[in-house]
Amino acid sequence: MLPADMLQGPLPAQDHEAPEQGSQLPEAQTNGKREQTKSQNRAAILAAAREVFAELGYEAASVRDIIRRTGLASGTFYNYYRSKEEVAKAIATDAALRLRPILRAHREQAADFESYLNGIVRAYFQFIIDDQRPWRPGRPISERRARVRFQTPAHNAVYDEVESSIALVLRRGLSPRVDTAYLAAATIGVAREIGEKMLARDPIDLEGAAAFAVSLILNGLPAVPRLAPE
Amino acid sequence: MLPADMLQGPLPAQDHEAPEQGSQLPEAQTNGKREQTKSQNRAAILAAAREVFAELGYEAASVRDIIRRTGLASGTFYNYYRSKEEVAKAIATDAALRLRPILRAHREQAADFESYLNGIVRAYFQFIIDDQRPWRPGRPISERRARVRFQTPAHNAVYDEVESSIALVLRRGLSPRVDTAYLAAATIGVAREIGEKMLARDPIDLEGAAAFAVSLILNGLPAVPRLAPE
Amino acid sequence: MLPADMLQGPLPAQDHEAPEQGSQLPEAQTNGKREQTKSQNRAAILAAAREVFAELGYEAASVRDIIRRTGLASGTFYNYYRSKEEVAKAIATDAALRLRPILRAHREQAADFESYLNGIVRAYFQFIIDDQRPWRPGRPISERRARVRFQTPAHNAVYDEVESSIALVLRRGLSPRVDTAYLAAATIGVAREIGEKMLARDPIDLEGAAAFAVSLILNGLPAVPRLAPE
Amino acid sequence: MLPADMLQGPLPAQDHEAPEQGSQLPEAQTNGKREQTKSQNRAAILAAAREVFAELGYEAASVRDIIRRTGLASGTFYNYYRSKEEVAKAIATDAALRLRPILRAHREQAADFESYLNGIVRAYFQFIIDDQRPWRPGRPISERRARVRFQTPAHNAVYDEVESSIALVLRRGLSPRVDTAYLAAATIGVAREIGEKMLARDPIDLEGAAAFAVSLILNGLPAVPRLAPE
DNA sequence: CATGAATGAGCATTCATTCAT
DNA sequence: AATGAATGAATGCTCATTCAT
Repeated sequence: MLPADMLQGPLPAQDHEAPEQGSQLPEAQTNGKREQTKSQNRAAILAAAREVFAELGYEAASVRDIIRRTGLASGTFYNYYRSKEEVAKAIATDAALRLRPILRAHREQAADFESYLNGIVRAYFQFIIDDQRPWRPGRPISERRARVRFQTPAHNAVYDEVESSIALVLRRGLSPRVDTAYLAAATIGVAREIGEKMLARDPIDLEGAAAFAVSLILNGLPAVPRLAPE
Repeated sequence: MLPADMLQGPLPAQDHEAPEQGSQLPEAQTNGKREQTKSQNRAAILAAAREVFAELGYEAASVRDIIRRTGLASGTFYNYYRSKEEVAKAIATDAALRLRPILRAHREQAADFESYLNGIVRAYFQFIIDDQRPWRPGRPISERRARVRFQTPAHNAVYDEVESSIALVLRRGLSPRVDTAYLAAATIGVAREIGEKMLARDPIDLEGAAAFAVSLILNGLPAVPRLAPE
Repeated sequence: MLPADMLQGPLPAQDHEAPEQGSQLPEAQTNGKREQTKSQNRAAILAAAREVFAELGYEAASVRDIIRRTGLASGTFYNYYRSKEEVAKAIATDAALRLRPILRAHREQAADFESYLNGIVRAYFQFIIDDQRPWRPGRPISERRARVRFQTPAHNAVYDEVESSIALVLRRGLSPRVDTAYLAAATIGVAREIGEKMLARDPIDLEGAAAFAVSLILNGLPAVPRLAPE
Repeated sequence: MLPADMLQGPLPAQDHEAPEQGSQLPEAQTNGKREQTKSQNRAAILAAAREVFAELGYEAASVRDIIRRTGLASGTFYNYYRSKEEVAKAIATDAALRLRPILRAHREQAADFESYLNGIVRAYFQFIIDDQRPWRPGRPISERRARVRFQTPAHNAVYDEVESSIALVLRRGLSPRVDTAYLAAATIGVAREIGEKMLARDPIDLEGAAAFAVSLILNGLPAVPRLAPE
């Protein structure tokens, strides 16, 4: 399993060398070719890592696997990240960062808890659907051969993000005297498990899964959508 | 990740050498000292494996780690299990076997779905509490590694067992036209996540956690127990 | 390759425990059941070893392989032989002992070098044909699956035996001022290589192979048998 | 035993990493220090392997043995060869490559079978004499293990090479209706055995050995050179 | 004597990481 | 900054051999 605290606290600088304080200089704006290759490399590593984690699972993946897929020299990897864990952290951070504004929007716009819940569950489901897809754009879909693993760094990060968003809302007073930690946990548990089942079905029915999850949490078993009689 | 189908079908013999076909006889009493140390060793390996899996996670754990904690010679391990996976299977099988009769009893005795759900959620929580405890008795609790990994083989086995028990009950007709796969998933998701939170609290309150989980599933957010006003 | 000096000097006692000097006693004659099992075990080990060497090759074969095929306990092996090498030596010795009287007969009876050469080449060919066959008598021929290895301990022993028989005859004066070491070497080289080719053909034609080998040695290329025109 | 087909088909690239497709250029001169140590390492591994195979025999030799003698780190070996078998193949290939043109020259130039046979037998003998010498120059001869193993990868390769050269010539029509497979086998058998004896003598007399072998094959026992009367 | 579990040295191989180029 | 060969610790596993039963 991923170190669960992978995404704690404020977002760290990506580089472990001081991130070039001097890049305020005009040269930084001209993006010398050097600069460009640097971010290309970084992106390549992240992309490769995402794929490898998805295909092999975080634990089974080796730095070598990532490097191999990258095409870079092995030493180059270490100019960007110190270890597998650090790449994972970067991926997680990135995913969290992309999701965060969406969640915040839901928090702020939602009129009631119900619509808020609907919003974030859908956002979460959408995210894991996307995470599932091969990242390298030029890949034919059919190549999605080897069963992709669940629980990638990105997935976990998103999961955590959603959990804390829920907790935040709950704590903001929608639910007096409810054990918000438990409620957030339960909500995210429902989302995770139903999300996983959703991914396994073909075709993927985000709508149905979200409806089920939300109504269960809000009103329990009796409220859950019934299947149409055949 | 653990091979998810680790606990399929009938229970396999533990030994990978033919397990004395003719030993139907109550010969077990004749156990010489040999037989005795054999089961001691087997137990030691299992115990060590449980610990190691709990501390390092299944994937990160190595056979060598298990052996080291065992104190046995490296070759000895392979007299009992062929691989890490095989030990894990044994642990999972064992956990499932211990839980199974309890779950079956609940299924058969429960008057209604509510009491059934109560029964199994409690059983599950009890199990993970036990699984949590360090097996080597003399260990101080504080020594638990910073982030204990969940998802040990035992944990997963129990999880699966509960899930299929729920599915079984649901399919038996209590809930017409409900998507039982989703419902089972949601239930187990709630149990897993709340269970995890429960373990993190001190003191551990099985009762409260179970009440929360069950009432949420049965009647949703409004039904959930309120905290006492301070 | 086999230690080439596996069959040097006089034949050693097979057991590495003093071979029961006291077995002159009448008890030895009654062949107590103990005594019988002992030779059965020894025979079983030798048979198993012969098979294993033939199938896996001497180097690749492990003591474990031999034991496994024997059905005995691993410790038992060491009551009879100290190592793989020692079993091989025993097999080689046995083969040499069985061949030796045949060779001696040829040496003594042969009127001229030609008939002598004929005799021993045939004896050698016969031997490697037999060595090729599975030893366990109850085995169906078709089971001769996995390609059997050449150069078993028995084979090597026989080879050496033939070589020294040739050298002996040569030294006895049939060939004045010939480099007998070279001649013996050449003869045995011809026999070994043609023997190997012979075994590879189907059906095995001992007669033809022997005729070719002998006439080449005696009179060289021009004398060799011609193939029939089609 | 060595995989007999170790030297089949066209010569494979030595490296198992793609061997710089574009390096048709005389770029070899640009060899940086890197390239240089690379080939030094490769040479060191091959040299060590040759020694180890000669001393221990191919089967008994372990990759570790080779590495140890090399002085390199264990991982380094695998930068060059994937396995013991692959080093052996490289050695065999190398030997065959060096011998092949010589044999071809003999085949093409020889006026008659006699001179051809003379040529290749000498070439073969010369080769095994060279192969015999310890490669690390500073080694005392006496250090050769009691029983030097023949059948090193190089030796076998040369052996095969000669055998097929003979077969080629024979098939080209010099000998009508002769069983060329048998004849080639016999020739090579003579060469191998006499060659071995030759190496054991001190001083080594290539000339005498070759004369003996060739005349035996061509005209049989009566034609063989007589020893000078003392 | 037979048994077979325990032992630990040994082996092939992989991997993260360093560092000279 | 990029490279990629070198490194050696670590891993999974096998094997010959011993020894208590």
